[in-house]
Amino acid sequence: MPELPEVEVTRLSFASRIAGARILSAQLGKPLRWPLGVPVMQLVGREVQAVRRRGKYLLLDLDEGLLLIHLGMSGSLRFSSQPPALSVHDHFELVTSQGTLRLNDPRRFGAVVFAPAEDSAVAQKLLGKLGVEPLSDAFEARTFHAELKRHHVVIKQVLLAGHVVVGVGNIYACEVLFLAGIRPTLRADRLSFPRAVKLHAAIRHVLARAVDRGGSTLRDFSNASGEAGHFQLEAMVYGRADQPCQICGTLVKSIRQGQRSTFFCRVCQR
DNA sequence: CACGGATCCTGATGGC
DNA sequence: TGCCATCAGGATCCGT
Repeated sequence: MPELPEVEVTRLSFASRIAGARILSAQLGKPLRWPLGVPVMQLVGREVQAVRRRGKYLLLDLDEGLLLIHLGMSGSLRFSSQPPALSVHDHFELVTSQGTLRLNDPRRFGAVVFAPAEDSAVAQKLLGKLGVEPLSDAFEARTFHAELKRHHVVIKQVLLAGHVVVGVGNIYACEVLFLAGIRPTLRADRLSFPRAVKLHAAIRHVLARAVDRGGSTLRDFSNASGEAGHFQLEAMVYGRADQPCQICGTLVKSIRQGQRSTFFCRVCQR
């Protein structure tokens, strides 16, 4: 479910509230994607110092080591001082001196992994091949264009893979390509420099706007305070198959690319 | 190495 | 109403 904006919105909704908290207990429910990742007993007594984000991962910095949390397709976090009873899909819980953090994930594609340090093998296996952060200064148009030249696959797949730039999932890949006027089926290495510049700007614009709107809530996403997002209401193409393009009126087309749905306007996107 | 496809899991939805 | 097929925000793994 969650792409970069949803993960960032989640982070912003509890980072300052959990900072400085002491972990009182930790508990795992049904196995997640990497079930061996958490030595639960080692977490007790640790202090949560900060919450960072890298791509779609949340990084909880502890006084010793860090916890990597991925929300997969259906995961969401909740941080509250008075947590309700555990529900069937709560699969990880951290009780701290400042509140209880819970991961709810029906499909269990998410993950919670403990790593001794960010540069440890455990952490680098997950973070090592991630591309540049799109909202950072390190994301630069000329480098982006050069990177695209090296990939001989369709542009949408390159965005989704996250090796060039992180955080763009299925919704935002569709939206970003629409805003840039680029066909999702165009090969990445065929993009001219001016078009790469447009795409670069579109990625930054759409993701920043989505964070601002609290992310997209398609079904059940909410931030750690339980608030839903609103960006889905601004979607130009995602989920709008056979509806008129907001710009030209042509019916939005839906195709399959690598087992995922792609939505685009065949007039506005070339 | 690069690529396409299957795969993990549960729930919602739509057709018959 | 029930049953079955399809689809869903992600990312890894496996065969070619």
